[in-house]
Amino acid sequence: MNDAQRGLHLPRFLPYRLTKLSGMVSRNLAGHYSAAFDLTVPEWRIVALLGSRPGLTAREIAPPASLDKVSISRAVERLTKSDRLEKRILEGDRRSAALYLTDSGQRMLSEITPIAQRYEDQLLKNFTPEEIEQLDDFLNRLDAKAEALKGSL
Amino acid sequence: MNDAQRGLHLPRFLPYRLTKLSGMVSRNLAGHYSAAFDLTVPEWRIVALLGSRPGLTAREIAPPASLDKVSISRAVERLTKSDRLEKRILEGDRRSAALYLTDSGQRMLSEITPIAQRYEDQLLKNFTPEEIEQLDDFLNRLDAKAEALKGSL
DNA sequence: AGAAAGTAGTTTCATTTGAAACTTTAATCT
DNA sequence: AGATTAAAGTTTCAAATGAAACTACTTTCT
Repeated sequence: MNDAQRGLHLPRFLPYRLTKLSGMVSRNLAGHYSAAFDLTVPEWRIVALLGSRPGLTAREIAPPASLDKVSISRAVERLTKSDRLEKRILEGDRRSAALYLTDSGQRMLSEITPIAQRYEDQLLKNFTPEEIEQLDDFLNRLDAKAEALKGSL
Repeated sequence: MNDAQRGLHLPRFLPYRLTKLSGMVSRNLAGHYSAAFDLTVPEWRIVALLGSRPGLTAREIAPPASLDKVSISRAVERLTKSDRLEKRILEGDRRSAALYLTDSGQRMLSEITPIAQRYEDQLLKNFTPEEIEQLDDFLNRLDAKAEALKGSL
């Protein structure tokens, strides 16, 4: 009896494993910051991005954060209301606004960053530097391949 | 200026990369079966599991499918209504039921399995067997570590 | 210039999700 | 046995999500 007849072995099926792992990791990490800072995942990504690339607009944030414009709009609204983030309407195009962390946002980021780093470090604690490099390469290749397979229905 | 002050580099942050990858892969794969068979992810997992382990109860499905009982209840209801799955109340305990694929469910599984396999194969097309083994090991270790870190808030 | 088409971001609405409460049956305690 | 506690699934309710419609502004076309 082959796989097609018996069904496939779920616990070894790559998409299942990736979903399960990413879910655990996200919930874990969220447990570290969402309670303490009241941040959602999209909000955290936006803050992290603006930390290294201040002044991005909502549209520019979408690709590097892998977020759609609805999520961004909502996240930005909450972050603005909680005074983590400031919007500056662009002179050249009044539809969009450059986004900047406020001092409070900066402070929050510098508190969360080490927590996030520490969590990542713990995940990779028993990986050698060579293995980390290897993993990095694997993830890049899988990402590129998944991207390439997008259209092929 | 260190990472904590500048923020961390999102595109290289492991949790972000895992979420992004798993999201792409899931959407991709769902595109291959959800349209054709009207299956959600929980439904697909349950069908796949029952293919190799017929007669499981809802409770027994939860851990190996990484699903909560609410998702299972809803998925089972839909699968039963669409005649993919049959519930047999347990003699010994009338609260729960053993679940079995119907002939129609079996047929569906044997149609989807090769599609899922093919997608996984394509993802891993340019991985050597050694690399696949390596990746397998990495995922196991990350999974175990993430599991272990669950409590440590 | 004025009309038509396009873009940035927001809002609406319908669906998905999950935690908590609930129902039914089973096991344990007195 | 009768009462209490626990377990399997289901239902309810509120929050999260995302596609589609919408608003405000900008660019392109004639």
